[in-house]
Amino acid sequence: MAPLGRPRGFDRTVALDLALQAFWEQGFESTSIAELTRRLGIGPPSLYAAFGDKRALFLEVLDLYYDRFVQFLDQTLAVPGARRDAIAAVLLGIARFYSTPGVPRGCMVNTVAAPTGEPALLARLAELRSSVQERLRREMRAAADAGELPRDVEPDALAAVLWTTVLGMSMRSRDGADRAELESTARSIMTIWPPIR
Amino acid sequence: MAPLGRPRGFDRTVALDLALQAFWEQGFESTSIAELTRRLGIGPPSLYAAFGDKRALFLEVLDLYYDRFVQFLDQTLAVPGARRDAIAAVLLGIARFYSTPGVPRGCMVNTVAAPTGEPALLARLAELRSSVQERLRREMRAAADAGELPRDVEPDALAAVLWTTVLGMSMRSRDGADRAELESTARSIMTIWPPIR
DNA sequence: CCCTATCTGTAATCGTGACTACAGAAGTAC
DNA sequence: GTACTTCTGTAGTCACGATTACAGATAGGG
Repeated sequence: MAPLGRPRGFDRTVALDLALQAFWEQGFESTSIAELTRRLGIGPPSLYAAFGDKRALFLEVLDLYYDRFVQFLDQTLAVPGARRDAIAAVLLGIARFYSTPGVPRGCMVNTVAAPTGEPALLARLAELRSSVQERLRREMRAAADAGELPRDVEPDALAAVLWTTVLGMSMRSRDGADRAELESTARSIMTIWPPIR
Repeated sequence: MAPLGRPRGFDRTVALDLALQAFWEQGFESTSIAELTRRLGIGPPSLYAAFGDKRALFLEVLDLYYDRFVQFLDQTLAVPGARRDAIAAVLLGIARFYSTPGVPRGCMVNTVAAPTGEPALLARLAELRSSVQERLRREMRAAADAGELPRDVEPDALAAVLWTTVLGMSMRSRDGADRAELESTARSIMTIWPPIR
């Protein structure tokens, strides 16, 4: 049951992924509609018809990016075993994610928008960051409740350290830090949370 | 011995500081010439005559910002006593710097430019970051040479952790982290470098 | 007081980038 | 095949932002 009218001449999902790549590499403001139409191989009217305006496209791209990140987080945290090992795997996984050849450097959510500009975008970006940070806090509180944290380690403070590390690794990745360096930092940070026993 | 011609009607130093404030708050791209002339209280021709173009003004602002940061670093590291205490003071000082009321949040050098755009500016920003990172590495190596590091702490890895923390605190500050949270993170990180003896 | 040099305010200019009008193309329903 | 609906390519429109032309203002040197 194809919808009425001339069918779209491109794959919307593929196009969204190409837009993700473009925004991730160049940021929101620096990625022009012309650049997008060039990369997606479509004309401006097609882009506007399929995604709305530039802001809407960006927000949709952002959701795609975030969903993938959360999926990684879910999978990594769901591995059975000590919670400490899962968190170490998250940090190492992020270190590797930030240093994957062929993928833009650093986390898109941290680096794509100027400090001022489109308030709706900044709000959404802040919301996504806040959500991950909150997730880390919940994990650390759960770990504390389960007696998996040393007595002198505050769960909220540890969560803040982990989040700070994620943000910092993202920036270092953008400045060209290689995989080994980032992995080293991830491991060093985990010494703050010594294994119990 | 005033130079020939009509004298400039504003204080160049004050104007530069106002421009610093503007760029720091809004970033390079989002700060328009109109915004600058409004804040500095001068017309476009005066701005162009005094500073060159927008890029040149930004680069000069950047130098001003960086010089002040290095001055803070020099002073804090020069305090006599254990190197570990000086580094702790640096982290705490940065945590406080990033959460000072009336001052834009976060580090200007990390947040003002889009991932793509003016290559000259990006290069300069990366250069300044690299310079601070290098400074931390030198300090940690000196600490290692002086026997102030535990045997199982690699100086370069520790420097990387410190730098990651600075970058991460800057981002968290932009997202509204308060002074107590940042100070807490600074203190937590220092547990990676336990006092010797 | 007149000349020269430099600054200042207003009002262009000029390019760029988001967005859209319009004419044609390509499907479905009958 | 005809009517209807939705896409696509070209070529605008429109606003905004960096930069500058130009006329007037203000200083020093004679």
